[in-house]
Amino acid sequence: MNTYIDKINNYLKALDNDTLKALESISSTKNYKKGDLLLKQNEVCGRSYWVLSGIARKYYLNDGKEITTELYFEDDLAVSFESYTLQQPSREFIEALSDVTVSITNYQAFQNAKASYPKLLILDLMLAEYHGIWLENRLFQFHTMSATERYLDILKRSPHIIQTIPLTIIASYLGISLETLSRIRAKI
Amino acid sequence: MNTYIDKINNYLKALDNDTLKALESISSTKNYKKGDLLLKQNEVCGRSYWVLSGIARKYYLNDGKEITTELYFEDDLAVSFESYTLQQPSREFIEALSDVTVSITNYQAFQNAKASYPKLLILDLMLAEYHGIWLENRLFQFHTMSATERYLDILKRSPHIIQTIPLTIIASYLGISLETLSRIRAKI
DNA sequence: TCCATTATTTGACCTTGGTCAAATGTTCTT
DNA sequence: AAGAACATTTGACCAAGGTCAAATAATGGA
Repeated sequence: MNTYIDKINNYLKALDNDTLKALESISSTKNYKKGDLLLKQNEVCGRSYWVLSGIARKYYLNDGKEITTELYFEDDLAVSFESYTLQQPSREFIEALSDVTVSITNYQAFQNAKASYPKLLILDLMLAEYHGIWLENRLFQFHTMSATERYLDILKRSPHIIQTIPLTIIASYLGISLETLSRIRAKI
Repeated sequence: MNTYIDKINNYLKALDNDTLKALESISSTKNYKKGDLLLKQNEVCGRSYWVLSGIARKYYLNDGKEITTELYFEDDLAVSFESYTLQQPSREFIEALSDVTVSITNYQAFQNAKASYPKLLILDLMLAEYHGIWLENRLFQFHTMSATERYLDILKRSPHIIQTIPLTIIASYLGISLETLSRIRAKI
């Protein structure tokens, strides 16, 4: 299941020194505290966040309710994809669910670097492809699985999510109400 | 709404002659008849299909039922994304819904061409980004809109879909049963 | 044109999951 | 340790959409 992420990591490891240096030179490490917003709605997502430690999530508001669209753990890349890609205001927030440390890369600096270091362009493509595949699978799950099945799937595939994240957030990530999730948990 | 597609088209138009020639040299035109399968489940999606005329769709089977995941019209690029990207067996079919003419590009030939013509790499990235954005919006719709709202949205945004495609297919594309779609249509 | 086939509609009933409200548990402060 | 604030569970009821079955269109051949 992680094959493509592995491929990207291998690609990163195999990058030549110059390219890696260029990438490092436009990145910087930063800490956020639990509850901090790395990106707010209506801001343009002008940087990508590579999670070094901690947990974060992306969500939007739908008549007052927070709908979680993605959860980020170590080595995940947090970005509001449409906002980042088109450099237009984001409908999503990115929030630290614990204290987190991230490596931040500026969008424009990365665009510039891609021109000089073509391997970064390939990396960019790989990340976009990975995200597309991830999205297709998420869509597939919503089409083919019931709420219970989706919960069991996450429980099997990513138990750390269930253990570390409040149920309200998990419920919205699964696309169900908090009460329904609680009832699903009540029976096995 | 079409801004990114426009951007891609402009990019294509602005491609230098050498790159365009290279792209043409690895592409060929082909006709399919209504009902033909351009890609079958379990096949590796080894080529991309640029629709020149006609209509096609992508779908998979979920306990015997066909779930339509994408509809293709003129100037759309038909591809089973995960299968194409990872060159692994597809869970989806691609089917001609009318007689269609497509421009076919071989996966491996395109990969090779990207090495010689870096602008094709940028094109590849743009297509992946476009697909990702499209997927995010589709997911957003499923999360925030009722069946009726999704139908009205498609009716407003893409009336040609409603006019030309059988309701069974539209229903599965909207993620609802044929009967529910029929009832939605009954009341305005 | 007439039949066979396929599309669409309609009815009756059921299931999943949502909503509102209240009851418990937990945690973090001070 | 006592609250305040938040997290989770439970109950009662509701609504959207699904399923199964049958009735009507609509369409393409021979």
